[in-house]
Amino acid sequence: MSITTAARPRIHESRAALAQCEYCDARPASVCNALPDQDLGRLAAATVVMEIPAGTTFIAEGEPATAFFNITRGTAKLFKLLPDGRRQITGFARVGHFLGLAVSDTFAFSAEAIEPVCLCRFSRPRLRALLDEFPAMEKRLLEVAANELVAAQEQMLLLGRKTARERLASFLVMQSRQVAACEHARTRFALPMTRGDIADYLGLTIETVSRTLTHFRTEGLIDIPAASELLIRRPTALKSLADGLA
Amino acid sequence: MSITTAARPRIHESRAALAQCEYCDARPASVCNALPDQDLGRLAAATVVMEIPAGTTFIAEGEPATAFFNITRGTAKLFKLLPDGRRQITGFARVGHFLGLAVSDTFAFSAEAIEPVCLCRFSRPRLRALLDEFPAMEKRLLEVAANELVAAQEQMLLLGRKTARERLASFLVMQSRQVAACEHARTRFALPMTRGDIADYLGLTIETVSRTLTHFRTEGLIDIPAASELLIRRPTALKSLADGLA
DNA sequence: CGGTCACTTGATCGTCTTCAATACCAGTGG
DNA sequence: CCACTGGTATTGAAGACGATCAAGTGACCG
Repeated sequence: MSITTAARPRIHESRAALAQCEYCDARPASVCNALPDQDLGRLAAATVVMEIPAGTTFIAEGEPATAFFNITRGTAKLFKLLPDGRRQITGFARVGHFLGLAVSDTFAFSAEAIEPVCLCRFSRPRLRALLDEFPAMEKRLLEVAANELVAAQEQMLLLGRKTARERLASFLVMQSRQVAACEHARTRFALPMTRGDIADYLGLTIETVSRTLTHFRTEGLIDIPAASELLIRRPTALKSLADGLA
Repeated sequence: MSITTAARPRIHESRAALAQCEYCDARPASVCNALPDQDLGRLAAATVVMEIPAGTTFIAEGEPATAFFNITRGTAKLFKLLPDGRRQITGFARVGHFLGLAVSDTFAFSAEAIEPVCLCRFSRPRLRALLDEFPAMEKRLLEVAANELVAAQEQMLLLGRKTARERLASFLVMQSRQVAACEHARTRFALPMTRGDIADYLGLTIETVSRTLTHFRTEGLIDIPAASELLIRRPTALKSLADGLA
Protein backbone atom coordinates (compact mmCIF):
# COMPACT_ATOMS: atom_id res chain seq x y z
CA MET A 1 0.00 0.00 0.00
CA SER A 2 3.05 2.24 0.28
CA ILE A 3 3.94 4.52 -2.60
CA THR A 4 7.23 2.77 -3.20
CA THR A 5 8.45 -0.57 -1.98
CA ALA A 6 12.03 0.53 -1.46
CA ALA A 7 12.59 3.23 1.13
CA ARG A 8 14.57 5.18 -1.44
CA PRO A 9 13.65 4.01 -4.92
CA ARG A 10 16.59 4.35 -7.22
CA ILE A 11 14.87 6.04 -10.08
CA HIS A 12 17.39 7.15 -12.61
CA GLU A 13 16.55 10.15 -14.77
CA SER A 14 18.24 11.62 -17.80
CA ARG A 15 17.43 13.99 -20.62
CA ALA A 16 16.50 12.06 -23.72
CA ALA A 17 18.99 12.34 -26.55
CA LEU A 18 17.76 12.50 -30.12
CA ALA A 19 19.10 9.06 -30.90
CA GLN A 20 17.00 7.65 -28.10
CA CYS A 21 13.83 8.75 -29.84
CA GLU A 22 14.84 7.89 -33.36
CA TYR A 23 15.77 4.32 -32.54
CA CYS A 24 13.51 3.90 -29.53
CA ASP A 25 12.06 0.40 -29.19
CA ALA A 26 8.75 1.91 -28.18
CA ARG A 27 8.36 4.23 -31.13
CA PRO A 28 6.64 1.87 -33.57
CA ALA A 29 3.98 1.04 -30.99
CA SER A 30 3.66 4.48 -29.53
CA VAL A 31 2.13 7.91 -30.10
CA CYS A 32 5.64 9.17 -30.88
CA ASN A 33 5.24 7.38 -34.17
CA ALA A 34 2.98 10.22 -35.28
CA LEU A 35 5.99 12.52 -35.66
CA PRO A 36 8.35 12.41 -38.64
CA ASP A 37 12.05 11.92 -37.98
CA GLN A 38 12.94 15.59 -38.31
CA ASP A 39 10.64 16.58 -35.47
CA LEU A 40 11.89 13.98 -33.02
CA GLY A 41 14.28 16.53 -31.58
CA ARG A 42 11.35 18.57 -30.28
CA LEU A 43 9.93 15.44 -28.75
CA ALA A 44 13.17 14.41 -27.10
CA ALA A 45 13.62 17.89 -25.67
CA ALA A 46 10.27 17.62 -23.90
CA THR A 47 10.90 14.32 -22.19
CA VAL A 48 12.88 12.98 -19.29
CA VAL A 49 13.86 9.32 -19.43
CA MET A 50 13.33 7.37 -16.22
CA GLU A 51 14.38 3.90 -15.11
CA ILE A 52 12.14 2.38 -12.49
CA PRO A 53 12.83 -0.77 -10.48
CA ALA A 54 10.23 -3.52 -10.21
CA GLY A 55 7.69 -2.97 -7.47
CA THR A 56 7.77 0.81 -7.61
CA THR A 57 4.51 2.72 -7.73
CA PHE A 58 5.14 5.63 -10.06
CA ILE A 59 1.56 6.86 -10.40
CA ALA A 60 -0.69 7.10 -7.38
CA GLU A 61 -4.46 7.40 -7.68
CA GLY A 62 -5.70 10.76 -6.51
CA GLU A 63 -2.34 12.54 -6.77
CA PRO A 64 -2.04 15.62 -8.98
CA ALA A 65 -1.48 14.61 -12.60
CA THR A 66 1.52 16.83 -13.21
CA ALA A 67 3.08 14.53 -15.77
CA PHE A 68 2.33 11.81 -18.30
CA PHE A 69 4.36 8.78 -19.21
CA ASN A 70 5.23 6.62 -22.15
CA ILE A 71 6.62 3.17 -21.46
CA THR A 72 9.69 2.22 -23.46
CA ARG A 73 10.62 -1.02 -21.68
CA GLY A 74 9.10 -3.46 -19.18
CA THR A 75 5.55 -3.89 -17.93
CA ALA A 76 3.45 -2.01 -15.40
CA LYS A 77 0.12 -2.81 -13.80
CA LEU A 78 -2.59 -0.14 -13.60
CA PHE A 79 -5.07 -0.45 -10.78
CA LYS A 80 -7.68 1.10 -8.55
CA LEU A 81 -8.16 0.39 -4.86
CA LEU A 82 -11.11 0.34 -2.49
CA PRO A 83 -10.60 1.65 1.04
CA ASP A 84 -10.45 -1.85 2.52
CA GLY A 85 -7.70 -2.93 0.13
CA ARG A 86 -9.72 -4.67 -2.55
CA ARG A 87 -7.91 -4.07 -5.81
CA GLN A 88 -8.92 -4.08 -9.44
CA ILE A 89 -6.18 -4.11 -12.04
CA THR A 90 -7.57 -2.28 -15.06
CA GLY A 91 -4.78 -3.20 -17.41
CA PHE A 92 -1.17 -4.05 -17.99
CA ALA A 93 0.88 -1.38 -19.74
CA ARG A 94 3.61 -2.57 -22.07
CA VAL A 95 6.13 -0.98 -24.40
CA GLY A 96 4.56 1.92 -26.27
CA HIS A 97 1.69 2.38 -23.84
CA PHE A 98 0.81 5.99 -23.05
CA LEU A 99 -0.21 6.62 -19.44
CA GLY A 100 -2.29 9.39 -18.00
CA LEU A 101 -4.89 10.17 -20.62
CA ALA A 102 -7.08 11.69 -17.92
CA VAL A 103 -8.40 15.20 -18.43
CA SER A 104 -8.82 15.56 -14.69
CA ASP A 105 -5.99 17.15 -12.77
CA THR A 106 -5.57 14.07 -10.60
CA PHE A 107 -4.78 10.51 -11.65
CA ALA A 108 -7.75 8.16 -11.64
CA PHE A 109 -5.58 5.07 -11.14
CA SER A 110 -2.24 3.91 -9.78
CA ALA A 111 0.59 2.36 -11.74
CA GLU A 112 3.29 0.03 -10.46
CA ALA A 113 6.17 -1.57 -12.31
CA ILE A 114 6.02 -5.37 -12.26
CA GLU A 115 9.34 -5.59 -14.07
CA PRO A 116 12.08 -2.98 -14.32
CA VAL A 117 10.51 -0.26 -16.43
CA CYS A 118 11.90 2.50 -18.61
CA LEU A 119 9.65 5.39 -19.43
CA CYS A 120 9.59 8.84 -20.94
CA ARG A 121 8.13 11.50 -18.70
CA PHE A 122 6.28 14.49 -20.16
CA SER A 123 5.29 17.36 -17.92
CA ARG A 124 1.69 18.40 -18.42
CA PRO A 125 2.39 21.83 -19.98
CA ARG A 126 5.09 20.42 -22.25
CA LEU A 127 2.78 17.70 -23.52
CA ARG A 128 0.05 20.30 -24.06
CA ALA A 129 2.52 22.36 -26.11
CA LEU A 130 3.60 19.31 -28.10
CA LEU A 131 0.02 18.40 -28.94
CA ASP A 132 -0.73 21.97 -30.03
CA GLU A 133 2.36 21.98 -32.21
CA PHE A 134 1.79 18.56 -33.73
CA PRO A 135 -1.90 17.84 -34.40
CA ALA A 136 -0.90 14.46 -35.83
CA MET A 137 0.12 13.45 -32.34
CA GLU A 138 -3.23 14.47 -30.94
CA LYS A 139 -4.95 12.46 -33.66
CA ARG A 140 -2.83 9.47 -32.72
CA LEU A 141 -3.72 9.94 -29.08
CA LEU A 142 -7.39 9.89 -29.96
CA GLU A 143 -6.87 6.64 -31.82
CA VAL A 144 -5.10 5.18 -28.82
CA ALA A 145 -7.87 6.30 -26.50
CA ALA A 146 -10.53 4.82 -28.78
CA ASN A 147 -8.71 1.49 -28.84
CA GLU A 148 -8.38 1.45 -25.09
CA LEU A 149 -12.07 2.18 -24.81
CA VAL A 150 -12.87 -0.85 -26.93
CA ALA A 151 -10.58 -2.97 -24.77
CA ALA A 152 -12.24 -1.61 -21.64
CA GLN A 153 -15.67 -2.61 -22.93
CA GLU A 154 -14.38 -6.08 -23.67
CA GLN A 155 -13.04 -6.28 -20.13
CA MET A 156 -16.41 -5.19 -18.74
CA LEU A 157 -18.01 -8.09 -20.59
CA LEU A 158 -15.40 -10.38 -19.06
CA LEU A 159 -15.84 -9.07 -15.51
CA GLY A 160 -19.60 -8.86 -15.64
CA ARG A 161 -20.62 -11.97 -17.51
CA LYS A 162 -17.86 -14.53 -18.01
CA THR A 163 -17.14 -17.54 -15.81
CA ALA A 164 -13.78 -18.11 -14.16
CA ARG A 165 -12.75 -20.53 -16.91
CA GLU A 166 -13.75 -18.09 -19.62
CA ARG A 167 -11.90 -15.25 -17.89
CA LEU A 168 -8.68 -17.20 -17.66
CA ALA A 169 -8.97 -18.38 -21.24
CA SER A 170 -9.61 -14.81 -22.40
CA PHE A 171 -6.64 -13.61 -20.42
CA LEU A 172 -4.27 -16.20 -21.86
CA VAL A 173 -5.43 -15.57 -25.42
CA MET A 174 -4.98 -11.83 -24.86
CA GLN A 175 -1.51 -12.30 -23.43
CA SER A 176 -0.47 -14.53 -26.29
CA ARG A 177 -1.45 -11.72 -28.65
CA GLN A 178 0.03 -8.80 -26.76
CA VAL A 179 3.37 -10.39 -26.05
CA ALA A 180 3.88 -10.73 -29.77
CA ALA A 181 3.13 -7.02 -30.44
CA CYS A 182 2.17 -6.72 -34.10
CA GLU A 183 3.10 -10.26 -35.07
CA HIS A 184 0.65 -13.15 -34.87
CA ALA A 185 -0.18 -14.73 -31.53
CA ARG A 186 2.49 -16.82 -29.85
CA THR A 187 1.87 -20.12 -28.15
CA ARG A 188 4.68 -19.84 -25.62
CA PHE A 189 5.32 -16.72 -23.59
CA ALA A 190 6.22 -15.36 -20.17
CA LEU A 191 3.72 -14.12 -17.60
CA PRO A 192 5.54 -11.30 -15.82
CA MET A 193 2.70 -10.78 -13.36
CA THR A 194 1.97 -12.87 -10.27
CA ARG A 195 -1.15 -15.02 -9.74
CA GLY A 196 -2.38 -12.29 -7.45
CA ASP A 197 -2.09 -9.74 -10.25
CA ILE A 198 -3.93 -12.02 -12.64
CA ALA A 199 -6.65 -12.53 -10.04
CA ASP A 200 -7.04 -8.80 -9.46
CA TYR A 201 -7.21 -8.27 -13.20
CA LEU A 202 -9.89 -10.91 -13.74
CA GLY A 203 -11.96 -10.18 -10.65
CA LEU A 204 -11.12 -13.56 -9.09
CA THR A 205 -9.02 -14.87 -6.20
CA ILE A 206 -5.48 -16.26 -6.35
CA GLU A 207 -6.80 -19.71 -5.54
CA THR A 208 -9.32 -19.73 -8.36
CA VAL A 209 -6.67 -18.59 -10.83
CA SER A 210 -4.30 -21.31 -9.69
CA ARG A 211 -6.96 -24.00 -9.71
CA THR A 212 -8.31 -23.05 -13.11
CA LEU A 213 -4.82 -23.02 -14.63
CA THR A 214 -4.14 -26.52 -13.32
CA HIS A 215 -7.51 -27.66 -14.68
CA PHE A 216 -6.51 -26.29 -18.09
CA ARG A 217 -3.24 -28.16 -17.79
CA THR A 218 -4.83 -31.50 -16.87
CA GLU A 219 -7.27 -31.01 -19.74
CA GLY A 220 -4.36 -30.58 -22.12
CA LEU A 221 -5.29 -27.04 -23.09
CA ILE A 222 -2.05 -25.52 -21.83
CA ASP A 223 1.28 -26.36 -20.25
CA ILE A 224 3.00 -24.53 -17.41
CA PRO A 225 6.77 -25.04 -17.78
CA ALA A 226 7.34 -22.65 -14.89
CA ALA A 227 5.02 -20.58 -12.72
CA SER A 228 5.76 -17.52 -14.83
CA GLU A 229 5.83 -19.24 -18.17
CA LEU A 230 3.00 -20.53 -20.27
CA LEU A 231 2.50 -22.70 -23.31
CA ILE A 232 -0.78 -22.91 -25.17
CA ARG A 233 -1.33 -26.43 -26.50
CA ARG A 234 -4.76 -26.03 -28.08
CA PRO A 235 -5.11 -22.39 -29.16
CA THR A 236 -8.44 -22.73 -30.95
CA ALA A 237 -10.04 -24.64 -28.09
CA LEU A 238 -8.83 -21.98 -25.68
CA LYS A 239 -10.12 -19.26 -27.96
CA SER A 240 -13.62 -20.69 -28.17
CA LEU A 241 -13.67 -21.11 -24.41
CA ALA A 242 -12.66 -17.46 -24.11
CA ASP A 243 -15.50 -16.45 -26.42
CA GLY A 244 -18.06 -18.35 -24.38
CA LEU A 245 -18.61 -21.05 -26.98
CA ALA A 246 -17.81 -24.01 -24.75
CA MET B 1 -31.69 -10.50 -30.37
CA SER B 2 -33.27 -9.00 -33.46
CA ILE B 3 -31.84 -5.84 -34.91
CA THR B 4 -35.08 -3.98 -34.41
CA THR B 5 -38.08 -4.83 -32.31
CA ALA B 6 -40.58 -3.49 -34.79
CA ALA B 7 -40.70 -5.19 -38.15
CA ARG B 8 -40.43 -1.80 -39.80
CA PRO B 9 -38.98 0.72 -37.38
CA ARG B 10 -40.33 4.14 -38.13
CA ILE B 11 -37.07 6.01 -38.09
CA HIS B 12 -37.63 9.53 -39.23
CA GLU B 13 -34.75 11.37 -40.88
CA SER B 14 -34.28 14.99 -41.86
CA ARG B 15 -31.49 17.36 -42.74
CA ALA B 16 -30.52 19.43 -39.75
CA ALA B 17 -31.32 23.10 -40.01
CA LEU B 18 -28.94 25.67 -38.62
CA ALA B 19 -31.31 26.61 -35.85
CA GLN B 20 -31.35 23.01 -34.70
CA CYS B 21 -27.65 23.16 -33.94
CA GLU B 22 -27.56 26.63 -32.44
CA TYR B 23 -30.29 25.97 -29.93
CA CYS B 24 -29.79 22.22 -29.66
CA ASP B 25 -30.40 20.84 -26.16
CA ALA B 26 -27.43 18.54 -26.59
CA ARG B 27 -24.93 21.21 -27.56
CA PRO B 28 -23.75 22.28 -24.09
CA ALA B 29 -22.99 18.67 -23.17
CA SER B 30 -21.64 17.62 -26.52
CA VAL B 31 -18.60 17.77 -28.76
CA CYS B 32 -20.52 20.24 -30.92
CA ASN B 33 -19.83 22.73 -28.20
CA ALA B 34 -16.26 22.98 -29.47
CA LEU B 35 -17.45 24.97 -32.49
CA PRO B 36 -18.26 28.68 -32.35
CA ASP B 37 -21.72 29.81 -33.49
CA GLN B 38 -20.58 30.93 -36.94
CA ASP B 39 -19.30 27.46 -37.83
CA LEU B 40 -22.43 25.61 -36.78
CA GLY B 41 -23.71 25.75 -40.34
CA ARG B 42 -20.86 23.48 -41.47
CA LEU B 43 -21.77 21.12 -38.68
CA ALA B 44 -25.46 21.07 -39.48
CA ALA B 45 -24.70 20.43 -43.14
CA ALA B 46 -22.82 17.28 -42.21
CA THR B 47 -25.50 15.70 -40.12
CA VAL B 48 -28.80 13.93 -40.56
CA VAL B 49 -31.25 14.13 -37.69
CA MET B 50 -32.94 10.85 -36.79
CA GLU B 51 -35.82 10.00 -34.50
CA ILE B 52 -35.73 6.49 -33.14
CA PRO B 53 -38.52 4.71 -31.27
CA ALA B 54 -37.83 2.95 -27.98
CA GLY B 55 -36.56 -0.59 -28.38
CA THR B 56 -34.79 -0.01 -31.67
CA THR B 57 -31.24 -1.24 -32.07
CA PHE B 58 -29.51 1.42 -34.15
CA ILE B 59 -25.93 0.17 -33.78
CA ALA B 60 -25.15 -3.52 -34.10
CA GLU B 61 -21.89 -5.00 -32.86
CA GLY B 62 -19.73 -6.25 -35.70
CA GLU B 63 -21.47 -4.24 -38.42
CA PRO B 64 -19.45 -1.81 -40.54
CA ALA B 65 -19.02 1.50 -38.73
CA THR B 66 -20.14 3.69 -41.59
CA ALA B 67 -21.53 6.42 -39.37
CA PHE B 68 -21.28 7.98 -35.93
CA PHE B 69 -24.00 9.39 -33.75
CA ASN B 70 -24.61 12.15 -31.28
CA ILE B 71 -27.60 11.80 -28.98
CA THR B 72 -29.77 14.90 -28.67
CA ARG B 73 -32.69 13.42 -26.73
CA GLY B 74 -33.55 10.26 -24.84
CA THR B 75 -31.38 7.45 -23.53
CA ALA B 76 -29.77 4.45 -25.18
CA LYS B 77 -28.08 1.39 -23.75
CA LEU B 78 -24.73 0.23 -25.12
CA PHE B 79 -23.97 -3.45 -24.80
CA LYS B 80 -21.97 -6.46 -25.87
CA LEU B 81 -23.29 -9.99 -26.22
CA LEU B 82 -21.86 -13.46 -25.80
CA PRO B 83 -22.95 -16.16 -28.24
CA ASP B 84 -25.29 -17.77 -25.70
CA GLY B 85 -27.11 -14.50 -25.04
CA ARG B 86 -25.34 -13.29 -21.93
CA ARG B 87 -25.26 -9.53 -22.13
CA GLN B 88 -23.10 -6.82 -20.61
CA ILE B 89 -24.32 -3.27 -20.80
CA THR B 90 -21.23 -1.08 -20.94
CA GLY B 91 -23.02 2.19 -20.44
CA PHE B 92 -26.10 4.31 -20.87
CA ALA B 93 -25.81 7.11 -23.41
CA ARG B 94 -27.69 10.30 -22.66
CA VAL B 95 -28.09 13.70 -24.27
CA GLY B 96 -24.78 14.91 -25.63
CA HIS B 97 -23.17 11.48 -25.71
CA PHE B 98 -21.06 10.77 -28.79
CA LEU B 99 -21.28 7.21 -30.09
CA GLY B 100 -18.83 5.27 -32.18
CA LEU B 101 -15.42 6.42 -31.07
CA ALA B 102 -13.95 3.21 -32.43
CA VAL B 103 -11.05 3.39 -34.84
CA SER B 104 -11.93 -0.01 -36.16
CA ASP B 105 -14.16 -0.20 -39.21
CA THR B 106 -16.74 -2.24 -37.36
CA PHE B 107 -18.67 -1.34 -34.21
CA ALA B 108 -17.43 -3.00 -31.04
CA PHE B 109 -20.81 -2.76 -29.33
CA SER B 110 -24.52 -2.51 -29.99
CA ALA B 111 -26.79 0.38 -29.07
CA GLU B 112 -30.51 0.28 -28.44
CA ALA B 113 -32.90 3.09 -27.52
CA ILE B 114 -34.58 2.55 -24.17
CA GLU B 115 -36.67 5.68 -24.64
CA PRO B 116 -37.53 7.47 -27.87
CA VAL B 117 -34.19 8.87 -29.00
CA CYS B 118 -33.20 11.72 -31.26
CA LEU B 119 -29.74 11.70 -32.69
CA CYS B 120 -27.50 13.38 -35.21
CA ARG B 121 -25.92 11.03 -37.70
CA PHE B 122 -22.48 11.77 -39.17
CA SER B 123 -21.17 9.67 -41.99
CA ARG B 124 -17.62 8.51 -41.40
CA PRO B 125 -15.97 10.57 -44.17
CA ARG B 126 -17.95 13.68 -43.24
CA LEU B 127 -16.92 13.41 -39.63
CA ARG B 128 -13.31 12.89 -40.71
CA ALA B 129 -13.55 16.08 -42.78
CA LEU B 130 -15.12 17.99 -39.91
CA LEU B 131 -12.39 16.92 -37.52
CA ASP B 132 -9.70 17.92 -40.00
CA GLU B 133 -11.36 21.29 -40.49
CA PHE B 134 -11.96 21.98 -36.80
CA PRO B 135 -9.11 20.73 -34.62
CA ALA B 136 -10.95 22.07 -31.57
CA MET B 137 -13.56 19.40 -32.16
CA GLU B 138 -10.91 16.71 -32.24
CA LYS B 139 -9.47 18.04 -29.00
CA ARG B 140 -12.91 17.90 -27.46
CA LEU B 141 -13.33 14.35 -28.69
CA LEU B 142 -10.08 13.38 -27.00
CA GLU B 143 -11.36 14.88 -23.77
CA VAL B 144 -14.58 12.94 -24.09
CA ALA B 145 -12.69 9.73 -24.75
CA ALA B 146 -10.43 10.31 -21.77
CA ASN B 147 -13.42 10.85 -19.52
CA GLU B 148 -15.10 7.72 -20.77
CA LEU B 149 -11.92 5.80 -20.13
CA VAL B 150 -11.91 6.96 -16.52
CA ALA B 151 -15.56 5.92 -16.19
CA ALA B 152 -14.76 2.55 -17.74
CA GLN B 153 -12.02 1.94 -15.18
CA GLU B 154 -14.40 2.82 -12.39
CA GLN B 155 -16.88 0.33 -13.84
CA MET B 156 -14.19 -2.37 -13.96
CA LEU B 157 -13.60 -1.82 -10.25
CA LEU B 158 -17.33 -2.17 -9.69
CA LEU B 159 -17.68 -5.33 -11.78
CA GLY B 160 -14.54 -6.99 -10.51
CA ARG B 161 -14.51 -6.17 -6.83
CA LYS B 162 -17.72 -4.70 -5.47
CA THR B 163 -20.55 -6.61 -3.79
CA ALA B 164 -24.13 -6.52 -5.09
CA ARG B 165 -25.07 -3.89 -2.49
CA GLU B 166 -22.10 -1.73 -3.40
CA ARG B 167 -22.87 -2.06 -7.10
CA LEU B 168 -26.45 -0.94 -6.69
CA ALA B 169 -25.43 1.92 -4.42
CA SER B 170 -22.79 3.03 -6.95
CA PHE B 171 -25.33 2.83 -9.72
CA LEU B 172 -27.91 4.92 -7.89
CA VAL B 173 -25.36 7.56 -6.90
CA MET B 174 -24.15 7.68 -10.50
CA GLN B 175 -27.68 8.03 -11.85
CA SER B 176 -28.48 10.80 -9.40
CA ARG B 177 -25.47 12.69 -10.76
CA GLN B 178 -25.99 12.04 -14.46
CA VAL B 179 -29.66 12.86 -14.52
CA ALA B 180 -28.85 16.30 -13.24
CA ALA B 181 -26.26 16.92 -16.00
CA CYS B 182 -23.97 19.72 -14.81
CA GLU B 183 -25.99 20.60 -11.73
CA HIS B 184 -25.48 18.94 -8.39
CA ALA B 185 -26.83 15.47 -7.71
CA ARG B 186 -30.58 15.05 -7.40
CA THR B 187 -32.27 12.92 -4.79
CA ARG B 188 -35.32 12.09 -6.88
CA PHE B 189 -35.14 10.94 -10.47
CA ALA B 190 -36.48 8.53 -13.06
CA LEU B 191 -34.88 5.22 -14.00
CA PRO B 192 -35.66 4.84 -17.71
CA MET B 193 -34.08 1.39 -17.88
CA THR B 194 -35.63 -1.89 -16.75
CA ARG B 195 -34.38 -4.04 -13.86
CA GLY B 196 -32.96 -6.35 -16.50
CA ASP B 197 -30.94 -3.50 -17.96
CA ILE B 198 -29.64 -2.53 -14.53
CA ALA B 199 -28.72 -6.15 -13.89
CA ASP B 200 -26.84 -6.43 -17.18
CA TYR B 201 -25.05 -3.17 -16.42
CA LEU B 202 -23.95 -4.27 -12.95
CA GLY B 203 -23.13 -7.89 -13.74
CA LEU B 204 -25.99 -9.21 -11.62
CA THR B 205 -29.38 -10.87 -12.18
CA ILE B 206 -32.78 -9.21 -12.23
CA GLU B 207 -33.69 -10.92 -8.97
CA THR B 208 -30.63 -9.66 -7.13
CA VAL B 209 -31.27 -6.12 -8.35
CA SER B 210 -34.88 -6.26 -7.21
CA ARG B 211 -34.05 -7.81 -3.84
CA THR B 212 -31.23 -5.38 -3.12
CA LEU B 213 -33.42 -2.39 -3.97
CA THR B 214 -36.12 -3.57 -1.57
CA HIS B 215 -33.45 -4.11 1.11
CA PHE B 216 -32.34 -0.51 0.59
CA ARG B 217 -35.93 0.58 0.92
CA THR B 218 -36.60 -1.34 4.13
CA GLU B 219 -33.34 0.07 5.51
CA GLY B 220 -34.56 3.57 4.77
CA LEU B 221 -31.76 4.36 2.35
CA ILE B 222 -34.10 4.96 -0.58
CA ASP B 223 -37.73 5.07 -1.57
CA ILE B 224 -39.31 3.60 -4.70
CA PRO B 225 -42.41 5.66 -5.55
CA ALA B 226 -42.82 3.68 -8.75
CA ALA B 227 -40.82 0.90 -10.36
CA SER B 228 -39.16 3.40 -12.65
CA GLU B 229 -38.75 6.18 -10.15
CA LEU B 230 -36.33 6.54 -7.31
CA LEU B 231 -35.83 8.73 -4.29
CA ILE B 232 -32.62 8.76 -2.29
CA ARG B 233 -33.35 9.29 1.39
CA ARG B 234 -29.84 9.08 2.81
CA PRO B 235 -27.41 10.25 0.11
CA THR B 236 -24.26 10.19 2.21
CA ALA B 237 -24.96 6.71 3.57
CA LEU B 238 -25.58 5.48 0.05
CA LYS B 239 -22.40 7.16 -1.15
CA SER B 240 -20.21 5.51 1.48
CA LEU B 241 -21.79 2.16 0.70
CA ALA B 242 -20.97 2.78 -2.97
CA ASP B 243 -17.36 3.55 -2.08
CA GLY B 244 -16.98 0.35 -0.09
CA LEU B 245 -16.87 2.08 3.28
CA ALA B 246 -19.75 0.20 4.89
C1' DC C 1 -61.69 -9.47 -18.77
C1' DG C 2 -57.68 -12.24 -20.53
C1' DG C 3 -53.09 -11.58 -21.87
C1' DT C 4 -48.56 -9.96 -21.60
C1' DC C 5 -44.75 -8.08 -19.46
C1' DA C 6 -42.07 -6.25 -15.73
C1' DC C 7 -41.28 -6.71 -11.14
C1' DT C 8 -41.23 -8.96 -6.58
C1' DT C 9 -40.56 -12.63 -3.38
C1' DG C 10 -39.33 -17.30 -1.78
C1' DA C 11 -36.59 -21.80 -1.79
C1' DT C 12 -32.79 -24.24 -3.40
C1' DC C 13 -28.47 -24.66 -5.73
C1' DG C 14 -23.72 -23.93 -7.40
C1' DT C 15 -19.66 -21.31 -8.34
C1' DC C 16 -16.35 -19.01 -6.46
C1' DT C 17 -14.54 -17.37 -1.97
C1' DT C 18 -12.60 -18.01 2.37
C1' DC C 19 -9.87 -20.35 5.51
C1' DA C 20 -6.13 -23.38 6.17
C1' DA C 21 -2.32 -26.35 5.22
C1' DT C 22 1.34 -27.60 2.34
C1' DA C 23 4.68 -27.33 -1.47
C1' DC C 24 7.97 -24.78 -3.96
C1' DC C 25 11.72 -21.73 -5.10
C1' DA C 26 15.39 -18.26 -4.66
C1' DG C 27 18.26 -16.02 -1.67
C1' DT C 28 21.14 -15.91 2.65
C1' DG C 29 24.01 -17.22 6.10
C1' DG C 30 25.72 -20.86 9.08
C1' DC D 1 26.49 -28.06 1.46
C1' DC D 2 22.44 -27.48 3.86
C1' DA D 3 19.19 -25.35 7.07
C1' DC D 4 16.48 -21.23 7.37
C1' DT D 5 13.48 -17.63 5.66
C1' DG D 6 10.04 -15.07 3.04
C1' DG D 7 7.41 -14.79 -0.75
C1' DT D 8 4.63 -17.24 -4.18
C1' DA D 9 1.94 -21.03 -5.79
C1' DT D 10 -0.83 -25.15 -5.17
C1' DT D 11 -4.31 -27.97 -3.09
C1' DG D 12 -8.13 -29.23 0.07
C1' DA D 13 -12.43 -28.46 2.93
C1' DA D 14 -16.05 -25.51 4.35
C1' DG D 15 -18.86 -21.53 3.68
C1' DA D 16 -21.32 -17.54 1.50
C1' DC D 17 -23.06 -14.71 -1.94
C1' DG D 18 -25.46 -14.39 -5.72
C1' DA D 19 -27.68 -17.42 -9.40
C1' DT D 20 -31.28 -20.32 -10.72
C1' DC D 21 -35.75 -22.15 -10.47
C1' DA D 22 -40.40 -21.23 -9.41
C1' DA D 23 -44.52 -18.88 -7.97
C1' DG D 24 -47.10 -14.87 -7.34
C1' DT D 25 -48.32 -9.81 -7.89
C1' DG D 26 -49.47 -5.70 -10.25
C1' DA D 27 -49.82 -2.53 -14.25
C1' DC D 28 -51.02 -1.79 -18.79
C1' DC D 29 -53.64 -2.76 -22.99
C1' DG D 30 -56.25 -4.82 -26.55
